Amino acid sequence: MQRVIICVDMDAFYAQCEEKRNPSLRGRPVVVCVYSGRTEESGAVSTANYVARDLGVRSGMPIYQAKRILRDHPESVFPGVDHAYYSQISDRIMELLRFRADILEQMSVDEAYLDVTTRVEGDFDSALMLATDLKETILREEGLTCSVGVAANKLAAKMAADSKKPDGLTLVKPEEVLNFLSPMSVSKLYGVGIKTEARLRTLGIKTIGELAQFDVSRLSELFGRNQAAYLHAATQGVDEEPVVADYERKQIGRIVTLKQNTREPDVILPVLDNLAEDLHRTSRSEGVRFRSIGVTAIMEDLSIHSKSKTLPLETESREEINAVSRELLPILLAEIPGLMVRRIGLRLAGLSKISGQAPLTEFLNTSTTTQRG
DNA sequence: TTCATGACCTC
DNA sequence: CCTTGTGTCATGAA
Repeated sequence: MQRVIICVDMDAFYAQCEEKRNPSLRGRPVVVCVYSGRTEESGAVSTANYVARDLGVRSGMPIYQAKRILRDHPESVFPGVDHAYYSQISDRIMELLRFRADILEQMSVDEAYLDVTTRVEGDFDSALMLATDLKETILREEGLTCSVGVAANKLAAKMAADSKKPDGLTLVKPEEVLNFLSPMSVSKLYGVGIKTEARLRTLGIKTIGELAQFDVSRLSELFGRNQAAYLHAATQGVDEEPVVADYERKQIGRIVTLKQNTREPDVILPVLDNLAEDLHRTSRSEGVRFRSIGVTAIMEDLSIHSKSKTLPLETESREEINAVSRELLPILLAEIPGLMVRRIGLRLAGLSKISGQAPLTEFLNTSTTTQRG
């Protein structure tokens, strides 16, 4: 049967959550910020609502720049991110979606794919009704809008959802997908970022349609076999990736900005200690062990350096994390003389499920239901 | 295989 | 005084 996939993407999710918490924010520029804690206003914009976007505020922009843009709009607000709050709302939304899908794959806090093939019997018009109902349900239950794409695969559904925001609903049937994609800029293609776009532009390729016409073997020489194959398939609207319900993540990482740039291990190690505590808690709650521990430093010139170590055996020990970070940090610093550290991070990889022990979340779920306590 | 780096993702 | 934070994949060297 013809696959039918729905992509649900919440609009300016963090900003909408803040508006839900405080309805007086609606209609005003809302700029959700990640404050780095160096100075009062240092940090970056996480998410801006559409009022702020229309005035030129963008994700990733320095906060001071957003404030400059909005200096003539004193009604603007700049709340710091509150992940715990957004997660609660996200969890409830995902439950609403789960009931309406054959398979639900949650991609992030604000985005999910639904494989609805069986329940719509491969029929796109029926899927469009289901998608309409989804949007209405999320709006009714949570008061939030989202943009939705319906198509034959994840890639097309994602691009359909992206094509009309906010509060969009876009159906791209298989026979329409080439016409849908071809006039779009290559930069809209999932997996094409600023670097690839620049390289394609030097080849005279601006649209997805132009990329689709480009000689595949030449593309392979220039971009490597893998990326060329992906790009070629993508331009044809072809994507075989299945919707996967319980995706297992492969690494857990945390990175923070230091109050001041420094090279002092006495300053940096306590920070790494805190990160280790955090990662250790996360790994335990997910019921995983790890075999590789890595330290990442972002220097004052924003260059990124990392050192990692793979252990002979997997472990779940926080002390092991600390021991390895104390070992790796001096080696890392020694290789980058003269530059101060701006941000420092820690990462656990080589994750494996602890057998015989359910993850904490599952434990909580099962113990709060009446069945099987 | 391990390790380091780069590109990309999204908010 | 200056831009956050998290995770995946690909590639090339060792």
